[in-house]
Amino acid sequence: MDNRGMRISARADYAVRAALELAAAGDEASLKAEAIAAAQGIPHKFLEGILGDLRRGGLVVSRRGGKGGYRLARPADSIAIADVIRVADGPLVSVRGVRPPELSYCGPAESLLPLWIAVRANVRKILGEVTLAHVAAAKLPDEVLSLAEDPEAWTNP
Amino acid sequence: MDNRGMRISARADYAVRAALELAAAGDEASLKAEAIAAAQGIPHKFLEGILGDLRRGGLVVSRRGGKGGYRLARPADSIAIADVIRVADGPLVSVRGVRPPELSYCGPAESLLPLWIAVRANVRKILGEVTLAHVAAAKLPDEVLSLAEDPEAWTNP
DNA sequence: AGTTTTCCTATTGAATTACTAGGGAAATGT
DNA sequence: ACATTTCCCTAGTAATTCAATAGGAAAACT
Repeated sequence: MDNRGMRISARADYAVRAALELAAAGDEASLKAEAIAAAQGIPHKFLEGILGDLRRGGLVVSRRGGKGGYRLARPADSIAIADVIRVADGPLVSVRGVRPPELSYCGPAESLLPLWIAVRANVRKILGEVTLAHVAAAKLPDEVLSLAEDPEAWTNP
Repeated sequence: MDNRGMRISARADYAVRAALELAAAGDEASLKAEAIAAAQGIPHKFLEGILGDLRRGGLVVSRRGGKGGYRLARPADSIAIADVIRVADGPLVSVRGVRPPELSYCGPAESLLPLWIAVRANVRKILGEVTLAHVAAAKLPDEVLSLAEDPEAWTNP
């Protein structure tokens, strides 16, 4: 009965961290999967699969061979954290496996739908606005920073 | 590669809906598990387990026998949706199975921690403020309602 | 040719999820 | 006292997902 709720999977976390390494490397340089795995402590073969998703999602381009590796397909300030999570891990928020708009509630639960929608909108507002460039440069938008600066935000429940 | 991200489990959804039925029934009346299950279309035996969690979490009180059933342990306007989810389903937000404050990142991913904290703070702000009474009466706080009223919040991604 | 590195498919073990089954314990009605 | 109702508890299970591994084929470079 622990550790559920709204959770971000290892896959999503790894994907974002890998993308951040690429962002930090610049738009020119390309990094090898092995180097990213070592830098972030991510299992190498697992990461390869994730990088494949990022490539198929158009966020990353790759090259094989000796001078190969991965680099971002677009400037780091044009890729939101939400983009990375969606490509690697599916919809940002879902309830019972489906996305909020597909739900239907009855009786006193009817207003649950707009509530989930509001939660999703709020999550989107943050993760859709913060880019790889923001995080890699450790310069989060003031709006986000002020949320994280509240000491209460760091307490358990 | 679909349907992950940040998700609310069937368990959490069922728990909230059950609590809403209790809230709608008033502080006096008590409802039987079977009645709640029927009203909300929740598998009866599964719901019994969830109601047990709510009871152990102090949100609900129960009585057995002919006139038995469940009712809220406190007024509906003093129980937040977040309370119900935490009791039935664990921490509101977790990353890779652990709660944000226990994470540690390095290199260009360092600012990921304050980001997750900000996301969590934002989710808390909504789910910690909206009560069973709000939802059961279909009167969400203006702040939340305005988020849900934006047509963009209802579009897919 | 030979090395490097991405790319693809398949498999695995463990955990989680969403249930189901069966019966015991307490309260109530007759 | 007895039967009925309803909660309560333990256990089990089938399906899925999660996180990771294995092995090699395809492409790029030296």
